[in-house]
Amino acid sequence: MDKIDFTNKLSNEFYFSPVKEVARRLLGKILVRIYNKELLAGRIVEAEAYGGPSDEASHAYPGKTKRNEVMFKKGGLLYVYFTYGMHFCCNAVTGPEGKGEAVLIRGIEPIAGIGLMALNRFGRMDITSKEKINLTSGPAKITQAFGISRHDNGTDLTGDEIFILNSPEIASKKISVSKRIGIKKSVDLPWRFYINGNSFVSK
DNA sequence: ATCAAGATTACCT
DNA sequence: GGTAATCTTGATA
Repeated sequence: MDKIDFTNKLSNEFYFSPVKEVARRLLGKILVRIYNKELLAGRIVEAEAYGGPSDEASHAYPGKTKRNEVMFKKGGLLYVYFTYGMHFCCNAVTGPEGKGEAVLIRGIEPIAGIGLMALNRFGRMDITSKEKINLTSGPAKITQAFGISRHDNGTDLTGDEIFILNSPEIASKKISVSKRIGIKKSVDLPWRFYINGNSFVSK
């Protein structure tokens, strides 16, 4: 494991590329959260691009609403949504204000604060290796492990509470592209990106 | 006011 | 493989 450079936060500029490009480039980057003054961190290994109102599968499809308004703000904000009556999922908003694009973070490999993540997920800090894989291998698992909920919707990712650290780009031969998961419209678009063979890619 | 669907997960056979 | 859990949202009236 490479040493983490906490001074190397992604700047606002990073989030202003086209949403698919940001989704691909987020692979390997480090999501960090300061939670009750404790450090939680993990490497992003799976992400999906969601477009603006022209993408039928996107929350932005109906246009700007109270639920999705953060998607329509400037890139570099955190969009958190509630779904299925019990789960939260988190996204990085991309593009200029009004575009409505975001990247759903679907898989993370834990780096720091694993005990606290386990406490958030399973209510105890001691876990088996099998349970460790289950900590953050899915979008709603990530928010539970990181303690992210509706209160974090709209958080600035260039701030000091929840942010993403830069990391060397992942070689394209180590990245796979596929259809997005769990959607019923525009199902064939290849807008999901993940690191080949990583255990924390969602199943 | 009412209703159907949902960018999921855990647990069952 | 299948499905219950659980509640907010956006659409329609």
